[in-house]
Amino acid sequence: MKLATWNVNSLKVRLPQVLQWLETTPVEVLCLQELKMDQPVFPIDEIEAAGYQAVWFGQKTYNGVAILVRKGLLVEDVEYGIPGYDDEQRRVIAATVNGIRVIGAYFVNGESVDSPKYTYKLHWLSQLEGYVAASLARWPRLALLGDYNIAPEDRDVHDPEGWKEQVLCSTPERDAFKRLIGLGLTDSFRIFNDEDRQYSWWDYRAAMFRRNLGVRIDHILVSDALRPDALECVIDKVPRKWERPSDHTPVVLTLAAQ
DNA sequence: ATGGCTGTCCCTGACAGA
Repeated sequence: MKLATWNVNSLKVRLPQVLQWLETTPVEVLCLQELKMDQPVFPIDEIEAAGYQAVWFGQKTYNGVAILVRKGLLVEDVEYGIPGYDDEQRRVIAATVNGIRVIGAYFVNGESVDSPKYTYKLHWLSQLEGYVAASLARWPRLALLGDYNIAPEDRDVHDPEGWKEQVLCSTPERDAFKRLIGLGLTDSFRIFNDEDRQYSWWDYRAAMFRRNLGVRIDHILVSDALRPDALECVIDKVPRKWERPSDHTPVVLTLAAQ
């Protein structure tokens, strides 16, 4: 069973690429972020025609998340947003797929450490932490996938000195990431890959992708109960090379579990 | 190189992304 995450930066623009990618990489679960589309216009017909079911939490212009699941798999207990947290921004969706709790999240960017958006980011992270803790208690086999907008370590950044204590890399953000790990989660990519210069996002500008100057901010965390099933986690750079790409590229986790 | 690029909206420039 494969689980993947991809910030598509507009599903309207990227739908053909999502469908093309699924043809060659028919994952069982695909979490999407930054749909940038309102709830009613989600392209469910095209997605169903491609052999997938979906749940989504859309929003006009910004944010928006979805979980695509191959037809035939059991989808249960869908949650939209973080229960009890009245957040106007639609960033979280969760569902249980064949017994595995899948949380797809588009973490707050934060803009810069002196921005009100950064304050919101830290608050949002504390809300997410509580939600993940409660989810783990109910569903021990859990994966948290998404665009974290956090580079966990200096080796996840092309220019650690330039990014030092900047947004995505600041100590409070990295501490929040570590608190998620402390709940009993593991960064699945680092189980299998110890290399530096492994990125999931590259700025559109200044040929950053061609020069491999990026950051690793898209992650798949697996719970202690799920971790023994993890077989592989890879960053698929192929869609980033396509015409008119998202600035993020997919991350794919392979599980032994059905 | 403090700029560069991309997407959305009703707006042809501003905002947001990371």
